[in-house]
Amino acid sequence: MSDAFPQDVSLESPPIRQSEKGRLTSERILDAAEEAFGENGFEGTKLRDVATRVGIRIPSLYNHFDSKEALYAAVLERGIAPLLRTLVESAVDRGAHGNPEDIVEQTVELLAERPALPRLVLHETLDGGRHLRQLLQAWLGPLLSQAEKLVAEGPAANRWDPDQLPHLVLAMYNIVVGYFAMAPLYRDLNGTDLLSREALVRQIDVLRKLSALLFGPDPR
Amino acid sequence: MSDAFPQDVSLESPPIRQSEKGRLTSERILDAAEEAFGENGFEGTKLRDVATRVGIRIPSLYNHFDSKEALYAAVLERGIAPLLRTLVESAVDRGAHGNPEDIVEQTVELLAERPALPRLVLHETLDGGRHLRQLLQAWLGPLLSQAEKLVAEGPAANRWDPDQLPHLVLAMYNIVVGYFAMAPLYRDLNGTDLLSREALVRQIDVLRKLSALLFGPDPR
Amino acid sequence: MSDAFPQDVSLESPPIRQSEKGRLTSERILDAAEEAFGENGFEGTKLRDVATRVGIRIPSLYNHFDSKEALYAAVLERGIAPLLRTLVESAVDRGAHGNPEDIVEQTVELLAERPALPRLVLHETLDGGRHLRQLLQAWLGPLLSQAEKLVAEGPAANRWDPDQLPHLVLAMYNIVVGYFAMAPLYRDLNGTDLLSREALVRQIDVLRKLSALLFGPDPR
Amino acid sequence: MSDAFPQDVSLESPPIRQSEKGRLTSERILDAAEEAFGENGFEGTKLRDVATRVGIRIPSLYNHFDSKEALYAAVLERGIAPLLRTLVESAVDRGAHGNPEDIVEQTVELLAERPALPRLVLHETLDGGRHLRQLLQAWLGPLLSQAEKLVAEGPAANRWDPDQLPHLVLAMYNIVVGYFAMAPLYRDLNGTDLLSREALVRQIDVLRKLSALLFGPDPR
DNA sequence: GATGAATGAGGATTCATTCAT
DNA sequence: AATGAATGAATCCTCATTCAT
Repeated sequence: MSDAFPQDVSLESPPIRQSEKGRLTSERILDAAEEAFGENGFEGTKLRDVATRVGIRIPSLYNHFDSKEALYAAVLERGIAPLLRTLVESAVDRGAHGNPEDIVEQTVELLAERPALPRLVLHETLDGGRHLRQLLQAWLGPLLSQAEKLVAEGPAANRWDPDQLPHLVLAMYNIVVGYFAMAPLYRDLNGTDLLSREALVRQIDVLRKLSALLFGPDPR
Repeated sequence: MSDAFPQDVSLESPPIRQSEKGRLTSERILDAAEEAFGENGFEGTKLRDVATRVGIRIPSLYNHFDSKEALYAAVLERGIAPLLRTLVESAVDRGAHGNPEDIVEQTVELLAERPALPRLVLHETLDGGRHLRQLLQAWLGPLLSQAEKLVAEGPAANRWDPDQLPHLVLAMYNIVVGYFAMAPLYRDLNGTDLLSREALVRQIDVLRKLSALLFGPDPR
Repeated sequence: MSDAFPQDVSLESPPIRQSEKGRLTSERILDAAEEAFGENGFEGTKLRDVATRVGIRIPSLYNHFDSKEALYAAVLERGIAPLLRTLVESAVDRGAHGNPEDIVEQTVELLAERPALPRLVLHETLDGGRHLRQLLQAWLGPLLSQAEKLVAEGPAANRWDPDQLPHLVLAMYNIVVGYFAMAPLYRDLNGTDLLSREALVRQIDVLRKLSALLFGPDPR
Repeated sequence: MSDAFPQDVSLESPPIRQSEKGRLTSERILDAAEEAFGENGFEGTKLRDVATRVGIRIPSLYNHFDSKEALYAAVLERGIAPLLRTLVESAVDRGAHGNPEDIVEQTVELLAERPALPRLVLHETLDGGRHLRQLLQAWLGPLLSQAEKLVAEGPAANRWDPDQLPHLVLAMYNIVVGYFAMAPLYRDLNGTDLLSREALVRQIDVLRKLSALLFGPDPR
């Protein structure tokens, strides 16, 4: 149970898998599960669905993962941890001279490669983050404080109240993550594919402009 | 099944319930269901949970609603339709001279009164909007075209490409809705209650500033 | 889980059931379960078996008992508790002047009416008494100490070492319980039905003689 | 299935195992299985448990035994057959001048060396002796008739009705076997280890006394 | 001889739903 | 209007067994 989600989140490289063939099946399961969990969340995802996507039977899943929870944890770990690692490094390392716009763009590019992840994160968020809490704590903390520093030392320092910074960070977070969450429905309603290259470029452009407006030098 | 979600969405007032006592129970069920669905989504919500919140047994729910789907539809109908109605009216009626900032503020105030609703909407969004499609279609269309008009005729016309307008609307949408979606987790991680009056005021303030930056007259 | 086996074992009368019809089904389930658990133990008993004996479907069991464990606990409680109550009362109340032979006979008569019970107890004993522990503790303690007193104050005091008393009690226990445990197999191997009236009378007779030999006045 | 338990039970020495290394593994498997089956019975024992005790993986068991049934049969064969052989020989060979007390003592000593066996037998008894039937038939028959003879020709002849003899044998059987069955639970409830040397000596002592009382010369 | 992977069969349990009361 | 009882369908999971390596 609780073992599936260890207290200390490893932001290090994922462990090496056993045999080549075993690695492949595990990997395929993780891929399928990432998709499924991304689409339907934890509760909404049925192992039957995952197994079908992989092309195996349900019990075979248990040769690779101890439980649905453990599978979910593995998906989160594999998907989110590297993402967070990248972001945190990017944010922390580049420090105050890092360009907020670049971080946002980088994030969008990362998420665009695996759009199931932001949906997964949003599902988790709505579910109270039972499984993601530690990942988020390791993430939000640095990000928020970094954002504070960025703005406090940046050219927009005088434009925002320190109390408002968390709201700004949340806003950017929600814009970025929500964009991917909306994509399938949007396409369904509208015919427009938000995940197309052009749409992504446009989104990045908007985000750049937004970042500039929010955090850039006062245009006046 | 499909009957529960008729093609034409009534944006009119909800129908009056049967007897006085029945109406009350129905209302209490709707309240409980709104909470439950908001917290756990459609799949994640169990009728047992709803019944428990109401203080009745599961089969009694069926004296008021034909099915879980119908209950869900009723919750959406009761919760979202008035919201959309207000927004659409507000956006359309006030027309080009309507202030975008006011619409945003109004929306936040409306959602703050029933924070389960935005979570509900987000759940639906992630689930592919199976039940919300018509509502959203009736909503997004007017909103988007109205937003186009607003910007095209507004002072920020030269600042945004028409292609970027949907992205901007999505962005605002995600900021507003995501804020409420994050609230419980945020409180859990952080201790800060995003639904407190002060936080809401701050959020509205940030949104006003944002609207001004995005849509207001060029500050240069 | 743990709730199914509360710490304090009520040796009091069983609670009154709800409706008459509900009582009947619950009772029939308990009867079927007592049989099944008696025949196959906890692990070996399948809910399908119980449900079939009752003539209902498996999920219906859950309208009456929360889980297999809870059902098992209820069977033990209903079956063993009254038995223990009777025995303990009998042993304690009649005190030192109580006749050991009478207690043994009474026990056999009680068990003969519901031969699944001793088998149940033996199953539990072999399984480590996970569920019976409290019952046994409440039982063995008084019985052993009472037995000590009986013998210490009785005419056979000089015949047995105090250290040997627990062995004697165990022996009597095993004779009584084992007799019923063996019955089905014995019949199968031998054609003799140990549960027939004649056999039971003979067994009681043997037990009386045995008691006399063990605890009675020195025949020399 | 049925093949695993041939009709004619070989009371002869167990067959020699294949290779030296294989023999060792087989033996270790049998040891582990004897323990496991003794603790949990046939149904309650999982191959995973056996494999874990041996330190191998489940499929490896199948290099040594064709099925769980076959493994169980082998355990019974290896454990019970020699025991029965010894007992039967002892009972039959020594004939009427054999001392009943010695047989009982010998049995206790044999069982004390591998206390899993009596538990195994009891499990089998409760399960209807599906696998043990032939062994028991080969055993109980001689034992019973021998017992008859012993008593009929012995000094207690006038003390027992011939009809009561099976009850006496059963009683002795249940005392002896039940003692071991109770041991783990007793230790758990009581702290006293019935398998300690002292306890065993005491038990043998009690059994001797009992035998004397039951079958010995009339003390009057 | 050992084992990773796969799986059919089956087990306990949950859940939405129905129905008689 | 409320509910105890019943249930088909589906879920997660376990287990003995097989097979290729």
